[in-house]
Amino acid sequence: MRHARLPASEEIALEDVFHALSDPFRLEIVRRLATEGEQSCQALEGDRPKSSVSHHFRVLREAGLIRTRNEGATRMNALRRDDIEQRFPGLLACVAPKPDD
Amino acid sequence: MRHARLPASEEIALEDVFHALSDPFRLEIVRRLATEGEQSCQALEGDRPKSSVSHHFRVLREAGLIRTRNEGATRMNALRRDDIEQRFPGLLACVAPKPDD
DNA sequence: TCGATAGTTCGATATTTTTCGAACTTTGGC
DNA sequence: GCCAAAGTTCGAAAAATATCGAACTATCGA
Repeated sequence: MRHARLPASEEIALEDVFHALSDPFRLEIVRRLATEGEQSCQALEGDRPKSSVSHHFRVLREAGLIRTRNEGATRMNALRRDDIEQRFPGLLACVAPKPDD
Repeated sequence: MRHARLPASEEIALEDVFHALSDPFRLEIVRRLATEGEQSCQALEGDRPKSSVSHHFRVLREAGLIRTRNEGATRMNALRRDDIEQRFPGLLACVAPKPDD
């Protein structure tokens, strides 16, 4: 499996972040990762086909919002909270509550 | 997105704001309104035709980011700083410095 | 090794946005 | 009243995104 492209923290572009978050499904994914922590793609797919879900996770990944790691046959997605906070302080707070809020 | 209406502060939708800000030209408009205050459309058009500029101002207006008032034959656009801050505290700080920063 | 599970990639189509010119509206000045 | 300036609206064409099925890859367990 090829390595998904992951921008470094300082490469994260605000336009890309905004575009990624302008879709309701993607915004919801980010919120759930924020409140519930790491999740598989499957755990967050609604009734969409896998290819659509995969597409949206890719947009989030390439925008720099999430990181994906393999865990056996499944891929776990996590919000890049610290990287985003460092690059755009306060942005995540507008979008997603912290788990302990 | 419909006709040139101005959403009330509490009607501003995060998705719409993100979409509006995901375009580089619109992001630049918002930044300039933030730093330089109220501006006419003309003052911020690059070398684009008027209809394109008008379109982008409309997207910003309908998303709730700017307010437009007539001043003679020209229309002055202002960032709805307080409304946005009230609805999504901290968001504008990620995007646009305050004039006195 | 076979089958099932979890995702990715590809290709085609559908939908949404963007772009631009032309016609139109409104306002101010002469 | 007429003209120019500043925007808006409309319509069509171009570009970007989203959607979905099908084929593919990788991992785990029996």
